[in-house]
Amino acid sequence: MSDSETNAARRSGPTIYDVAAACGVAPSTVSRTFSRPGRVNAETAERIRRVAAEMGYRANPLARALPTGRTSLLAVIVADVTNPFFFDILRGAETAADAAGYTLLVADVQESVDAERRALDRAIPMVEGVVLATSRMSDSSIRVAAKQRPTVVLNRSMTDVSSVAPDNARGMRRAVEHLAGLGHTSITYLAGPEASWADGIRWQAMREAAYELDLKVKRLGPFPPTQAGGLAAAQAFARSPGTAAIAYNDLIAIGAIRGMIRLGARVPQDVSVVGFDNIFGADFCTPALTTVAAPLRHLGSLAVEMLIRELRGGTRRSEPRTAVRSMLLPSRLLERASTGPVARRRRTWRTPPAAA
Amino acid sequence: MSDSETNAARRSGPTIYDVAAACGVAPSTVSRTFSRPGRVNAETAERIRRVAAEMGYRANPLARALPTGRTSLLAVIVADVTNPFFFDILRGAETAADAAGYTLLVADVQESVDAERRALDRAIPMVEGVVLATSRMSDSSIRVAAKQRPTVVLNRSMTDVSSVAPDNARGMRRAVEHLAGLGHTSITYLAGPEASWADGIRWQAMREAAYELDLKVKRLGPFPPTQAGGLAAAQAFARSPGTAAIAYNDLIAIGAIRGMIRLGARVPQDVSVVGFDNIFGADFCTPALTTVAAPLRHLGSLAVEMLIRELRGGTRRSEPRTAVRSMLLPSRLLERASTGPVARRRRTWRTPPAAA
DNA sequence: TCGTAGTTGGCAACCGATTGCCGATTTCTT
DNA sequence: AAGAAATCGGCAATCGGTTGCCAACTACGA
Repeated sequence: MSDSETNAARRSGPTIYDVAAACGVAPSTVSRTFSRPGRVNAETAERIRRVAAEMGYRANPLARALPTGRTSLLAVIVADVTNPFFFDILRGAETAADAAGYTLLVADVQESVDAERRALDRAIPMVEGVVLATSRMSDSSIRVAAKQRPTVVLNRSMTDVSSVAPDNARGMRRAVEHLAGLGHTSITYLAGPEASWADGIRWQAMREAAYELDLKVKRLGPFPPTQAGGLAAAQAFARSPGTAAIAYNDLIAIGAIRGMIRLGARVPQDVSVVGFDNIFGADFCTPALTTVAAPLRHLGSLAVEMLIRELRGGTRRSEPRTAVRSMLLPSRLLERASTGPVARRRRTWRTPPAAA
Repeated sequence: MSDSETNAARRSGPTIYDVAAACGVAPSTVSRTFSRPGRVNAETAERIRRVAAEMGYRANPLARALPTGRTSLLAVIVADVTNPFFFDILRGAETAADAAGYTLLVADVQESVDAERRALDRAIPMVEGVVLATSRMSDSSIRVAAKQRPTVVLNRSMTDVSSVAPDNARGMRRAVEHLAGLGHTSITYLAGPEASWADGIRWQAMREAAYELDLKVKRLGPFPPTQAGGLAAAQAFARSPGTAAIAYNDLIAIGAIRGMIRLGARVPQDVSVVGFDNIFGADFCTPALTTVAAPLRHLGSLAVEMLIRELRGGTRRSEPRTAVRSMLLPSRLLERASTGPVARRRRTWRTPPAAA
């Protein structure tokens, strides 16, 4: 008997037809009561609303979505959910989406372009819009996706797709100035993934800033944007040591510091290290990390808000379609304990393992 | 002109009707070609598949979902996306879901029972199943949800809903034994949220273990499961100091260590601290945290796998419905640098601020 | 009093798949 | 060779809302 437990019984409750019957009106009237208030006589609407509430009626979002396309779902594609960089971004996105009545569909693509495309293919038909957080895909692939659904890219700038990113160039300039002020004359960049747009921007900004301040620059990498990548970076760094390094991100910076310490260097006495993003943990690692802090939470919420604005704009057919907008959010330099004045005399490094 | 840019044009491509017309067959045949292979003649199916591929046909998941209820969506409700505890859980869940062709809908409820219920209400009609990760809701609320959709709770055990949790009791016992072995005779528990099921279990297991080993226990809290909560815990601890503390989780432990150091105590010389979960950062904070490591990734993937098994089981109406299963996954103690032998002489604490 | 405009509710056609049932055709029995 | 069984394609209903169009009714001005 107990089919109260079968999946069939799990199917949802009353429909507009049930409510309509109970009220003696047509289903369309019930529908309009909820989706087009004002179109229905106030008293009728009131009665319908009351009966609906009594019956526990809830509109079936799937049925609504089929003819209208309004699923109230947004996709957020993140490169790596275990990267703390995304935590606050997700939180911001969630908050903004929730406030607007949307739900997030989060896909983790594990730093893989292939998985990213698969996730997009799967998500796109179900969602109203897409946020691509730190996509590894090419600009043209992104454009293809953006043709299918309103899209906002995060942590990247594009001319023909809306975007939100921290002002990497300004942040990098601040970091370089900071190191120059401490007496460093040569800085090494510990690069992130080659496919990363932010990596390109940061490296370029670093060269420009260094040029203006008459500093020498060097580039090592690419390294995976992880602690393990940072460890590898430390070994590469030890092979051609310097007094200061700026890492693509905090994860690499933290890994690099641990690697350097393991190789016998002191931070910041022998080497100063600057990170990027101010992720969770950047304040309690040792030494606490000097880093360029991106407004992560704000980045996430802004991306979703822009997306929703575009969605709403697109509804009214008269308008030409909301213009592409690009926003750069200011980052600031957090000076903590991983940077210091350049040392008089350098420590000798232990011999690192040979290159792979 | 450029309506290639309007939202209308964004609506999806060819339907089974288009494919059917192009092949000279009925739509139902096209449908069956994909959803019930074998039901259609091999040659016909081949032709249809070819034409469909040429036209770029993709089944509309919403249209499929309406009659069948199969949305290929699973909801994961997490207490706080910015809590690193969930990162690896999410990663594990993502991986398992992806492998089974499901997509995750992630809702962050910011440690609020209210938000949790709202998120559930919103998500349930669209998803096939639900994973409740560290729910703050009451058992009875969870049962209500579980009536509507197959549900697996994570980090909690229930008799009538499937669950996956780390073996908190065993882990706690290991931690207590570890401290006892270092000579500590009294241990303080820094408690987490009162609504937390895990908190209750951990505290109870600690008392039992301490009783058997003849140690004294004390309990402080509750504290929010954050670094800030840990800071508060340190102040409370300083008012009635001891030599060892076990925190509800790593976040509290890390915050507590920082707070204790700020108050003039040395860790582990004056106080030993043990955390729970082995979250991101537990290895590179100072001192590196001794902690009970839960198999987070595995927890996440197992929860999703159990859920999917339940979904599949429920499909065949003949079967009675998959039995409720509860799994306890083993945790292990990671001995790092935040615990040490009990000190001969204790440092004096600076006076902490008065209690709030 | 008639005409016109403004309200308001209902009809019915969607949205795009899935699926029970039927009948035509082929294949297998005996 | 006749009947039974298996195969396969099509018809049409269905999931549960949304929405264009129409008709009935009201209200108002001329």
